Amino acid sequence: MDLGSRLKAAREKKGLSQRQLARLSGVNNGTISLIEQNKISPTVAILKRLLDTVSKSLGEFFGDHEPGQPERFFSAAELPEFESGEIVFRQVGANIPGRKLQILRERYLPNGDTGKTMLSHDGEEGGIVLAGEIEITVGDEVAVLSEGDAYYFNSTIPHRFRNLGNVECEIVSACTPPTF
Amino acid sequence: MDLGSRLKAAREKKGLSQRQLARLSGVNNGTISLIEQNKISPTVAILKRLLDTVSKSLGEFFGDHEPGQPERFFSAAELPEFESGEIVFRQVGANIPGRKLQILRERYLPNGDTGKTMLSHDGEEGGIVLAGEIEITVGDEVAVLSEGDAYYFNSTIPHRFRNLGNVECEIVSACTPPTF
DNA sequence: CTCTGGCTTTTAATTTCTTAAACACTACAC
DNA sequence: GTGTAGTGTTTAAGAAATTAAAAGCCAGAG
Repeated sequence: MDLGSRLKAAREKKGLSQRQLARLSGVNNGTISLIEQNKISPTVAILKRLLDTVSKSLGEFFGDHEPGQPERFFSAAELPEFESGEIVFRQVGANIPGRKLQILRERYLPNGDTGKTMLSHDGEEGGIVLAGEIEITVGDEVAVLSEGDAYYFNSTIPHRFRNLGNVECEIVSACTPPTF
Repeated sequence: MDLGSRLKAAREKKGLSQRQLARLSGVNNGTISLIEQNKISPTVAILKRLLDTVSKSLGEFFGDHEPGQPERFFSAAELPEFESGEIVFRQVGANIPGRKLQILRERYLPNGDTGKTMLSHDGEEGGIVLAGEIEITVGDEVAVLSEGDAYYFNSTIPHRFRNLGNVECEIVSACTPPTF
């Protein structure tokens, strides 16, 4: 997985030598050398001390590496349309492997409902209402949003979307990481 | 940093016991126990084997930062409107600390342009065109998208948005992590 | 009650990483 | 040439993580 080169890149980006990084982080310079050569696998504790002093989080450090090069444009017809009960949606970049973002254009028909059992999953999500009205329940909060309104919440909190009106409701939503 | 609880959560989410995870990953079950109790700091190599078998990347694992509890609804009037040249946009949840997602509703007036110097930053972004037409340049690819079309690309690749038409173009976009 | 089978935790032995110091190399000053 | 200061690499001793096996615990079956 070449963790060594990544650490080296991070270190050099900060303009530090192995010894300077060693002094600042309190980690031995020999250890840094061995890690950069992929001769040993550092402890998470050690790696954290190193990344702290080059001001990178573990998340960034490991997140950067799974880049893939998703890069694409999609015509409207290319966006596959899914249907689930009274909800119809199109997903952007559904087949991009390793993507971090899920973007949906959703249409809730009258009575469209994500279901009585609340949804709950890792990550965060948000969106904007483009037309119609939608009732959103998040935890113990309930709100009815209309055109132009927006929401943003932690997806681990149980949530539910319901179209109580008699006109279609359209939403563009995004969440990270993708749920499907 | 409570790496232990996070591993435990990931394991239980997969419905595995310590022993099952041990067998599948090839890591000793005692080690798993000690890690979950934060009694030792695992080697990155070991942690990777564990996360691989619960289908989590190191990036996701460390990226799932402190939960924070962003949870809010925003009325249309509450979304602050920014302006930058011929581009006007509203951001969802601009003031939520530590959020991972940036969602924008953007309006490009005729000649609206992100500028001659291409943009480039960490992360990924995508969006859907709601009205009008927009020219998007990503790396050496150029495309003109109309209503209903969409895009998704790695934000590290230099990119530019331009409204060449004479009608306003409206887009909802999302990117992770936020750029401002 | 007792046994079985599942779980997590703990212990001793082994392996591995981490440290400190020495090594080798380059560049610059005097 | 020689000394000094910088770089990254390598080595033996010590510290810490990993392993394998044993010890507890709890729930259910007989």
